[in-house]
Amino acid sequence: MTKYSGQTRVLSAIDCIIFGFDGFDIKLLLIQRGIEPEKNKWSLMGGFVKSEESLEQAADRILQQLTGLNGVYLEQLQTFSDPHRDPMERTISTAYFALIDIHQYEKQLSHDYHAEWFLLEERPKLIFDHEDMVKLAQKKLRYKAALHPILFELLPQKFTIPQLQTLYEKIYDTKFDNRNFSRKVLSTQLLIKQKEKDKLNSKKGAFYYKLNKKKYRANFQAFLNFIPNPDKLLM
Amino acid sequence: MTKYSGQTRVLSAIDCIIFGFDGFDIKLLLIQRGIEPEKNKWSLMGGFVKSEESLEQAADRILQQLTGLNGVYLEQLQTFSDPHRDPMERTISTAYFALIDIHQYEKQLSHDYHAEWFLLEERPKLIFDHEDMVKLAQKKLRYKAALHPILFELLPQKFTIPQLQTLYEKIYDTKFDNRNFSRKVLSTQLLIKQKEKDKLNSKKGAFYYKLNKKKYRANFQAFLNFIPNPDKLLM
DNA sequence: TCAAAAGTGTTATGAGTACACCCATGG
DNA sequence: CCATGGGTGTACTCATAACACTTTTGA
Repeated sequence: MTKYSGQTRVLSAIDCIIFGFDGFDIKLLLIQRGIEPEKNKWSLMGGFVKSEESLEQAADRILQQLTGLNGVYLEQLQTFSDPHRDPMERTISTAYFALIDIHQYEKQLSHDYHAEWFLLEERPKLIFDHEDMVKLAQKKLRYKAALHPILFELLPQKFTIPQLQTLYEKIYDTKFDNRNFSRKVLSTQLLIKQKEKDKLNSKKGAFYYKLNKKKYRANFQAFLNFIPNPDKLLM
Repeated sequence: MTKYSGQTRVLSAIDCIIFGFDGFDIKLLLIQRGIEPEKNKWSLMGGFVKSEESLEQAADRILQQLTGLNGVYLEQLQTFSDPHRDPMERTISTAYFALIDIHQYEKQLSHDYHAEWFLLEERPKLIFDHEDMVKLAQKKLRYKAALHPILFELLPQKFTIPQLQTLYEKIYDTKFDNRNFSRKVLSTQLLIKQKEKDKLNSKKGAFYYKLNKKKYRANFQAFLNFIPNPDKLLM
C-alpha cells in the first residue's frame, strides 16, 4: 500500500508520571536523563514509541524497564504537542500517570537508570514541559480520587484506615475527621478486616484491612465520597 | 541541531467528535471521507497535524474549516494509537470533542466537505476506530456534564429551562422531575431571566434565560449536581 | 372550559458533619 | 496510671427527592 503524501512525520514519545506513597508523603519517581539534550538533568521516565506498539504498550514497557513491575495502574493523561517542546526534534509526547506501591518497587528496582524518589512537593526542576505534566497529573489524581477508589493502588496489600486517611490528607493537603473518615470508608464494604493489628504507629494498634478486589473492580465506576466538600477542595 | 537517531517517525492526526443539539435530539456531525482508503465512507472530521502547529491548533483549524466557527468548546479526549488503526500508514490520532450550537453552525456551513448531521443514536458505521472515539466521547460527555455546566455550550444564547432539561434527559437517556430540575438549576445563579417567553413549545410559555457568563467561567470547576443519582446514571 | 405544560410549595428522608466519649496499650 | 491514637455513638443540618397543587393560555 502507498503512503499519505506531503505530510510531516513526527516522533511519538511517552512520559510517565510515577506516584508513590511511603506512608507519610506522596513521592515522584524521576530519572536523570541519559541522552542529549538536557543530559543528566532530572526528567520523567520516558521513551519513544516503537513502530509495532501502541502507546499503552510503550508505557507498560517503559514502566517495566524502570521498575520491574507489571500490572501497575496506568492511565493516559494527555498528549503534549508544542512544536518546540523538545528543541532537538519535533516530538509529540503522551503522558501517562502511574500509581505504584512503593514497597513493591523497592524490591525490584532496576539500577540501569539513575532513578530517585523525590517528595512531590520538593521535586527538582524538570526538563521540557515535564513540569506541566506533573501539575496536570496531580490535578487529575485529585479529581479522580475524589470520585473513585483509585488511591488504593498506592498502598500495600495490607493497610490500616489511619494510613489510608493520611494518604488522602496528603493528596488534598488538608485534615479530615478520623471518626467520620473510617465510617465512610467502611460503609462502602470495599475493605476486608484482618485479624492482625499494626502496632508500629500507635499503642492501641490499628486493624489491617485488605481491599475487596472483586467489589473494587465492580464498583470502580461508582462515585465515592471519601472526602468532605469535594467541590471546595478541587477548585 | 542533530536529530534522534534510530527511531520511527509517525503521522500525527486529529479527529473531532462534534456534538450538536437541535432542541430534540443529540446529533453528530460527520463527513464523507475525501481520500483513500475508505473514500466516501462516513468519518469523523479530521486531518493531519502540520509541522508548526500544536494539536490544539490543528483541532481548531480543522473545526473552523468545516464549520466556520471560532471559539468553540473543544477538549482533548484521548490519543488512539493501535499500530494498524489506519491500514495505509501508521497514524497516531488524538481525538477532540466539540460542543457546538447547531443553529450557529447552520449559518456558516462550509460546503467544501460532504458533511451531515446524524442523530447520535442512528449514526452510520464509521471508518477505522472512529466508533470507539464516539463511544468514549459520549462517556466523557456524560461524566463531565454530571459535574460541570458544560452542556450550555450546546444551546443557543437564549434558552428555556424545559429546553435545558430536555438536553440533560437526552444525554442521560432518562426523565427528570421538572420541578426539582428547574429549582436546582436556578439555585446555582448561573442563569439570568429574560423578559420574553418561548411560546412555541407550550401554551403557557416558558421564560427565556441567558447564561451568566462571568459566573459560568468563574464556577466552571465547581461541582454541580443537576442530575439526580449521578452514580447510578454513570455506571 | 379544558388539556397541557410551566412553575411554586411542602414535607420526609438520608447523607454529611461535628463532636462527646469510650477503648486499648506501651511506657 | 496516663498519654496517645483508634474507634463508636449521637444529634443536628441541609441537600435531595417525591409529589400535591396552582398558573397560564391556546384551541
